[in-house]
Amino acid sequence: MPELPEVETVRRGLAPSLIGHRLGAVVIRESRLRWPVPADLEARARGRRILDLRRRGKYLLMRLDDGWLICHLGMSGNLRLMPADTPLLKHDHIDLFLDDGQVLRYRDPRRFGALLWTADPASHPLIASLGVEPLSDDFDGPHLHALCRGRSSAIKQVIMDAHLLVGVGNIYANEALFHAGIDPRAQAGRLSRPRCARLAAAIKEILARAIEAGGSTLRDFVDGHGNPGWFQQTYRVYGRAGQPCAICGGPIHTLRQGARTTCYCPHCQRR
DNA sequence: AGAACCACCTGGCAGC
DNA sequence: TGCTGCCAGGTGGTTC
Repeated sequence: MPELPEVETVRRGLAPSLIGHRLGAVVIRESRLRWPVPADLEARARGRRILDLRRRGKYLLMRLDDGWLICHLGMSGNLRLMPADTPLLKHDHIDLFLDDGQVLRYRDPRRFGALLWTADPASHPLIASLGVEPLSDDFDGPHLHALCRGRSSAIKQVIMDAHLLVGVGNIYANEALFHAGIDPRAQAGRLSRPRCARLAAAIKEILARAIEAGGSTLRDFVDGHGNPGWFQQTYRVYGRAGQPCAICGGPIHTLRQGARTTCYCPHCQRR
């Protein structure tokens, strides 16, 4: 489900309802996520006040008055606030009860997500190794050009590498490359500065627009209150194989890069 | 160091 | 209807 805009949408939706409340009981029905949910999660979290809800890349960071919860939604996870007596559905793995009769419920059919505790995210290996935030002022054309320099891999692989640049998954990588007119197979190290500037701008714009639209991605995406996003209706290449390009009218092509599908317009996107 | 692959899971869908 | 095979939003780990 989630790329950066979806995670940010969840964060914005949940933050006002969570901040200031205390956590109560923690029920772990299934601890086998990407990494085992720590057995002492309840001992760490119960009674703690929620001070903030932040995002770093695609990770949600819940700051408590002692320590932090780290949450990743993987490919199929969602985190929703609901009345504490809401009946359970299949794959509802973890409940974090609040002091106001609500429960923050983690559901993740594929179990690629994570829920962890740390004393300090800045020194946690998963967080410390993350690359630049694409919506920050630190990220711009020159920065992207520097990231690409010396790399022989395809530009799409580079912008999807979370150790270099966070938050750009398959969907937004495809869309950003289309908007920048760059072939996804182009060798990263050979991209000119102006093209890097265009790509950095496209990444920022697409992510920002997707957040404004309330997150998006797939048909099953819902925010922290169960509402769907709508940005998917604006995709130009993702999921449009064989359909006409919005610019030139030629068919959208697909290919495999790494283990994922790339969608692009061979006429409008150049190496 | 960098690049190419694999692994982890379930659900949905196309095709037979 | 029901089976099989394939595909899917992420990312750490292994291998070369």
